[in-house]
Parts: sequence; structure tokens; C-alpha cells
Amino acid sequence: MARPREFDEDTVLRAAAGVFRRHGYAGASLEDLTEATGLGKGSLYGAFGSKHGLYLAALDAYASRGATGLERTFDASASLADVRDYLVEIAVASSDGSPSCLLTGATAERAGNDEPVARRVADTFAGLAASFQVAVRAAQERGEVPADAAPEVLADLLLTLARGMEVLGHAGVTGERLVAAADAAVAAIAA
Amino acid sequence: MARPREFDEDTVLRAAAGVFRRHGYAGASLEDLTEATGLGKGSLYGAFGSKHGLYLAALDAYASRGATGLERTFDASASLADVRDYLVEIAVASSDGSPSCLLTGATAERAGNDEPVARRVADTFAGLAASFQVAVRAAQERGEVPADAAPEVLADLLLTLARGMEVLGHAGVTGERLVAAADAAVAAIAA
DNA sequence: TGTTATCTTGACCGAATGGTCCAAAATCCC
DNA sequence: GGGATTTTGGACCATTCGGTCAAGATAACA
Repeated sequence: MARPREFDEDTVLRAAAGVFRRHGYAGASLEDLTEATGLGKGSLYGAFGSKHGLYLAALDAYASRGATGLERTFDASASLADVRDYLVEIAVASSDGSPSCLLTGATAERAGNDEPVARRVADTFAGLAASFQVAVRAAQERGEVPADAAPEVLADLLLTLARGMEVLGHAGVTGERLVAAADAAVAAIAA
Repeated sequence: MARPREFDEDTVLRAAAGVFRRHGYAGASLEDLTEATGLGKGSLYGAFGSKHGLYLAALDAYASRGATGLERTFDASASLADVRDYLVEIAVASSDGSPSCLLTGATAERAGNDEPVARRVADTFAGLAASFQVAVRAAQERGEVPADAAPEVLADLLLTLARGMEVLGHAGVTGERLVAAADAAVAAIAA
């Protein structure tokens, strides 16, 4: 009953995430957010309670659609080539001038002082690590990765690599260099 | 001639860097900065011109004393064990609750919109890559790393790993896991 | 059509922000 | 000791900040 919302929540959260990615949490003003989302302050506050609430909602939505804007999650049919492709996508997406990953920004800027944010980034990275682990086990099944390697360790290694590429790409390292590094890593764990 | 400064610039920049690491650029208020540095606004502005000028100066000082607070730079006598030790130090420093690296924060929050910051982080990471490359070449000389591997690629790989550990450590991944991942990577490139 | 309930818009608010300025203080050089 | 010169500390300023609120708009239900 009553007047229905005129906006699509997911679209709004995407727009808000874009602002937070470009300016960080503290650097994003309410005006930036109302402009990008097309909502007035009242609507924003009615729906999310506060700037912080909006940030958390944007973070949740961002995490739920896959960290770097990449939808990929690995399943038991994954091969080492799939892992490589995923890393290449991150390398490209991180060095093409687009704003940096919301998760990285949240970790650097807020995780230390903001428990709800810390919990979310921890959970999201745990999920990514689990996904990588599925891929590593699948690659071991296929004989692409030595069977005696610890899959949880290799998964952490791949996740570390992915996040490092994200930072370096935004710091000016070229996509080619990142891809070469990723290839070297994939080749090394296949040995 | 004239009244001498009462503060040590390096000490002030260290304190400012601490504030920026904890709160980011936009999230750090002038009050935070005057409190942490012990200087009044007049002194801060007289010496650095603006909040942004102070940030750049803090970034320069931070970079010049070695990225993560670690002084290490590799020379031709470096071994693979030295590289491993360095990575372990980063893993520990990133997962012990201390605020995140100023470079990572600067990259995520400002590099995309702030050319002077972008230039500085790019230069700093280039320097770190060069240092890693020296270490890789030295390890190749020692026969610890295959001679046919491309040292610039392995250097990028190690740098990527280091930055990734930094992010993940602050996101809640334990030091033990990061060390295990680093060990796996070092073992893999030694193969 | 009237009631009820929600949503939207934007004017408005107190507080905090980055930045300016100046009088007092401190040192050097004569 | 007396300029000259620079630093210091904090009062002060205009602006912007995140957030509130009231009045109108819109729809469901009776």
C-alpha cells in the first residue's frame, strides 16, 4: 500500500558504488551521491538511513555481484586456463583507467576503524578464497596442478595475486606487465 | 636569520602519514593533523601550503623511507631467502592491526583523480619493482632461480604478491596464511 | 472518492571543514 | 640592545558537510 518507490535499488547501489569507488567513503559527498543516483536526500535517507548505511548497502551489493565487477565464480569444472583468464580480466580491468575496486578502497580506508565494513570485506575475501580453492582442486583433479600441493595455500596465493594486480594496475603498472606476472605465476604453480 | 622552526619536519611528516594511513586523505581533518603533529594550523600551512601539500610531502617522505615502513632495498648480494624474509615482514606488518600502507590508500583513494599523487605512487612502485629485479637477478646468479626466467616478470610477480598481501592482511587474512602463500610463491619460482 | 500510507523534493539546520590572518614570540645580525 | 625576519598559536571566516523535516505527490484499498 501507499506510494511505491520510483527507483530500482540495485541501480541506485551501483551508482553509489561508482561514486565511492572514485572518491572513497569520506571523499564522497551527499551531493555527489544524490547527483549520481538521481535520488533526493530524503529518498536516500528513507531507504538507507545514513551515508554509512548506503555505503554498507553498496558494499553488499558490490560483493554479491562479484568483487571487481567480474561475475565469475569457479566450480568443479574449472581448469587452470579459467583461472588464468580470470586473472587476465582483473589485470585489464585494473589498468584501463576505471576507478579502483570498492573492496580495496573499503579495506584501505575503513576496515581498520569500521567494524561493519571490516566484517564485510573479510567475508567477501573469504568467499573469493573459497572460490579459488574450488578451482585449484579442480585443476588438481585434471592433473594440471601437482596433487601434493595444498589447495588452500595456492588459493590464497592466487587471491593475493589478484588483489595485488588490482592495486598495481591503478598505480600505473600496465596491463601487459600484470598479465605477464600472472602467466608466470600460473606457470609456476602448474610445474 | 629570524625565528627558527621548532619542529622536525620528518617527525611531523611521520605523524601526518599516520593520520592519513588511519583515515585516508579526505577522512583526515585538519584537527586530526594538528593534534597528531603538535603543530598549529599556521605552522602547518606555512610549511606545507595546504592539506594537499602536506599529503604530498608525507607521501614523499613515506616512499623515501621504504614503502611499508620497511627500510629494505635489495642489492646484488640478495638471496631468495632475503626476498622471502621481506615478504614475511610485509605479511606480519599487514596483519597485526596497524593501519594500512599509505601507498595503497593513496592509490585507491586518490590516484585516479589526483595527478601528483598518481605520479608519486607510480614512481614508488617502479622503484620497488626495480629493487625486486635486483634481488631476482642476484638469486639467478646464485643459481636459486632458473637463469632463463625473465627477471622483470618475476620482479613484478613478487611486487604484486607483496601488495596483495598488504590488502588481504588488512582485510582480515591471518599472517600465517599470507606467509604460507608467500612461501609457496617463493618455492614455485625457485623450481 | 476519501482514507491511509508511503515516497519524493528541497528548504533548512547546526556542526565541522579547510583555510586565512595577525599579534606575539623567537632568533640572527648589526 | 634594536631592527629585520620568520615562526607560532589561535581567533576567525566562508563554505560545505551530513542530516532533518514538512508539505505535496502517488498509489492501494475501501
